[in-house]
Amino acid sequence: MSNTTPSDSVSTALTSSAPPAASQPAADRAYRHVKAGLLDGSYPDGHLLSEGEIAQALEMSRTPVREAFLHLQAEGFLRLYPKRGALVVPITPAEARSLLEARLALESFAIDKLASAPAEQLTSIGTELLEHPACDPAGLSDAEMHEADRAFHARIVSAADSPVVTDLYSALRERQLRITATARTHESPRRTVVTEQHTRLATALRDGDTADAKRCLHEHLAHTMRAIGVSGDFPAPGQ
Amino acid sequence: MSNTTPSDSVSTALTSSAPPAASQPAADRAYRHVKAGLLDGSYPDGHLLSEGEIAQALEMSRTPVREAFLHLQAEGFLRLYPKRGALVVPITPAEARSLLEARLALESFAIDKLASAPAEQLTSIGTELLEHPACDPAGLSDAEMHEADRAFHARIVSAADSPVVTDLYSALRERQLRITATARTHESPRRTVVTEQHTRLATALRDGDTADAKRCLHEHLAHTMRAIGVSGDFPAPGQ
DNA sequence: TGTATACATCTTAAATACAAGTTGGGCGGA
DNA sequence: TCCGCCCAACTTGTATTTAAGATGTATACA
Repeated sequence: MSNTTPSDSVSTALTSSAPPAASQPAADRAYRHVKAGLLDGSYPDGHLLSEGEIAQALEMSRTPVREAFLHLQAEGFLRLYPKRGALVVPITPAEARSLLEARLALESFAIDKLASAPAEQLTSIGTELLEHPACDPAGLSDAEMHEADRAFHARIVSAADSPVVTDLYSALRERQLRITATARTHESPRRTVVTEQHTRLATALRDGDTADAKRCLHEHLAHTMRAIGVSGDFPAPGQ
Repeated sequence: MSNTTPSDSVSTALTSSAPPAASQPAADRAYRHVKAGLLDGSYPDGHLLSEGEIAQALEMSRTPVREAFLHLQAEGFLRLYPKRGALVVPITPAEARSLLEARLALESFAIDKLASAPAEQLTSIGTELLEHPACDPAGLSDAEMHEADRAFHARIVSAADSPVVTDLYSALRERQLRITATARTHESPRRTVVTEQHTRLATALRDGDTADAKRCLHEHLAHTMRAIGVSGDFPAPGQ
């Protein structure tokens, strides 16, 4: 877990180093390059990529590329086959569904934990979320709305103040990017529905009705599931 | 996530032959060696280990050791500091607690999902669990009891048939090994309590009372938390 | 005595080189 | 035409080498 981007930009700003670029570690560049390709669809499902191929494109040796592959495998994006290559993990409907189920598990837990927090904390979080762009996305581009949605849900989880859960959750959201990138959940007219669901969820939290918040969350994720064309139902909220 | 042992053949035409694995890959040996040392306490919290050190001990080059370090970092065991070394992540009480919270989140979800399954499936799982060694540990060594406990809980999660959740969960259990290795939760007289809790949980599942199963689970994990000396309470079960 | 600086010695980062396994296509024979 | 074999071209796995950053210590100086 820990950080997906181990490169904290500590050193860059102050010292105007002579070489203008290339200060980034090569392993990092490789990681971001491949991941970007994964997310924007340059490397489609089932594609087999090789270390040498990427190394050549980025003009570096295979060593940092291998490092990046390992990282991406750990995150569930790639599957490495010895002496064969790195398979871009195909996203099956079952996997997409399972991913959303995992999100439901973690976000529900976060709400449960918040339920036993002082009432004023719930109010505070709820109020904060009501002012979040994900509840009032006027003027946001699709990409911005996408990011707002991510931040909205991440905030709920982080409010539970459980580092391990937060780590697991952020890894999940990254994986989901590959799915939602093609689902266009955040373009109108879907956007109206999503925004309303966010608002209802935040309101329930503010008012301390965590059971209702969990119902809203369940409905929200079920809606997402339908939007990306996955059939079947979620497990009922644990209540 | 995916699997720690990439030897499993999951899908597609890639799998084909099962490699006879004449000699274990060096990277694998390095991974297991370091992990074993981590779990049995050879490398204590906060210890800083280096690639060269391990490579020399195992008589291999640093390359596979680096690979193992990366893997262990992804699992949360190590934290890599550039040009410094690999820090054995210290387990704070807060982290231990968070780990158990994450387990609670995922196992509770599994039970929720089972709740919407056909009744006979619940009965089947419950009956299977009642016959599990974790409910009748006579003649088991401490280590075997430890493993039985792991398998018992893993079975609950896997029954939910949600691959992503299962993956997340198995990663968590591995991390918890480092904690419980020193907690001796499975030695008598703790063992009697733990066994009873397992039995009650399995019985509740068999009888289709998932709400009660979740209560048992909550109590069980809270007991573990106390056993390893972590204070504070869990969030109430979501009900 | 206290502080700053130079250096010796750690460490990892990345490039390169070499070894070994897998695949698929071409070729020959039935 | 079809089947089996062999080889060439990929691929990754591991080792070795080179470079560069970080640290701690010893020493010079105030």
